[in-house]
Amino acid sequence: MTQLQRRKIPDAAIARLPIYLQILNNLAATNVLRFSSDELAALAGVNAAKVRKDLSYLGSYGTRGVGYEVTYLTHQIKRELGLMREWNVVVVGAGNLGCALAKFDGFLSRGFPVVAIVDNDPKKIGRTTSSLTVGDVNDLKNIVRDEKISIGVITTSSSASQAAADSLIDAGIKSILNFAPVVLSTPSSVSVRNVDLGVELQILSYFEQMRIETGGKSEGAPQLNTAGAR
Amino acid sequence: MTQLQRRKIPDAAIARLPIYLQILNNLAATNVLRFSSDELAALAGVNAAKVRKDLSYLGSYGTRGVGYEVTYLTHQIKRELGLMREWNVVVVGAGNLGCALAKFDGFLSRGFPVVAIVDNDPKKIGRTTSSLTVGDVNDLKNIVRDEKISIGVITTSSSASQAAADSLIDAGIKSILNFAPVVLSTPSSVSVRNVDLGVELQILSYFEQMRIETGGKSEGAPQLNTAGAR
DNA sequence: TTGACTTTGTGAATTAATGCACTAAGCCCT
DNA sequence: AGGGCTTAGTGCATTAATTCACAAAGTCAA
Repeated sequence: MTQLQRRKIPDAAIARLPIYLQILNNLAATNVLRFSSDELAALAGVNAAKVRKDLSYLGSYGTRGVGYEVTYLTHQIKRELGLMREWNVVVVGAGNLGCALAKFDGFLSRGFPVVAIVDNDPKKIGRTTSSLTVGDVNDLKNIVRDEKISIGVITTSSSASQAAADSLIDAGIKSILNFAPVVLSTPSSVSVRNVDLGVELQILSYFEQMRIETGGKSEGAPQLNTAGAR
Repeated sequence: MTQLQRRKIPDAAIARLPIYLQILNNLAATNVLRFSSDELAALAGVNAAKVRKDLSYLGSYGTRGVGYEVTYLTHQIKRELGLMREWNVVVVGAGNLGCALAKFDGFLSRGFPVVAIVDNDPKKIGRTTSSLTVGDVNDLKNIVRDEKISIGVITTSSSASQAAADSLIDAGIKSILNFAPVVLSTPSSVSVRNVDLGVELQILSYFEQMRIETGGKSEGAPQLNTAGAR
């Protein structure tokens, strides 16, 4: 069977598409209809050629001499990123961070409703937080099936994070967002994104230190993250 | 005056040093004294040559035929990243996320005590959350000076985030960790790291979508973030 | 219709990051 | 002392990402 060949988009470009998308949303909100690569580049803080190249991976959706249409390009980016539908999310770990994320608007508003939250602590199971009742991590398999969950968010302690990942994978989850400062061991078929707040602060610390050592003459830290490399 | 020339370490390597550091802490906790680049590479999920190259930017701190010493290398990485001291943090935005971060162990335990939290909402100012009283964002200048704050964390709404950044910069802050899904406009002397949870989920969504379109035959998402490029 | 102007899309050059493969150094055993 | 073994450090080839710079393709006004 001849599978429709999906364009191979570089990791670095994929990591920027959500940024562009977010800017396009803002433009739409202010009734802007069209924009040029120069304008988007300025708003995103990147080079205009990079914007054009990134967008060209999606197809040839601009008009020479004119620019790009906000609504049309928004649609194309969403299609490419798989954002034409919602993806249900389960939060594993009902601590401070987990509960805050379960309530967090930013998830739902971008199409990632948190439909379940689980923990392994009997004292937490059964509690209610923002219209969700904390479930048992051992029921994850059923919860994932019943709630049609695609993405797992790990907000457990470091020590529990690998077990949480194993449970998610066992339940069939293929996409994990991990907040625990641990390198998870997972099959290569599973996508893991790590958000380690300590790491981010330590990177800032490096540049802060650098400024002190060089008497403030050094540049600031780079601002954007790429999708990186495993 | 001849400034001591600080080694120029590639961004990608800097972003990995905190990961190595975290693994070294785990090794120390389990009484491991020494390790080889192969072992660290396996734990960090990267190539061994990359580990050696990354560590070589710090200096020549390994012993051929033997490996690296956990405590000594830990010290060197901390020195390089500016982690021989604590850096005080202020959280701007006392919403769900802001309050959760103010309580979050991970910050203090890695040497970034949250010593103040501020908001612009009179209804929130004066409230107490985890031994901190919410201050007024307009007092930021005094707070930053009095509390010797080096890093600002922005957890406001998108619409308030640029104003929050401006206040921080005006108060002399040079390092910002931004959780709002906005590209902040800042002088190049200021370091900004963005943590956009929506972006992370959207990247996962891309690979999830890809798996569906290719019938599950595609690889997972890359796991590590580089320091990226502005 | 034509010509000036704008802006995309992309080959090609450049720069950055990665990973291989080998040399240099040290340990340990006999 | 010497030979075998291990592992760091690094030059070099490769791959990925970025940026330049220009041709192609459109708009618009006269």
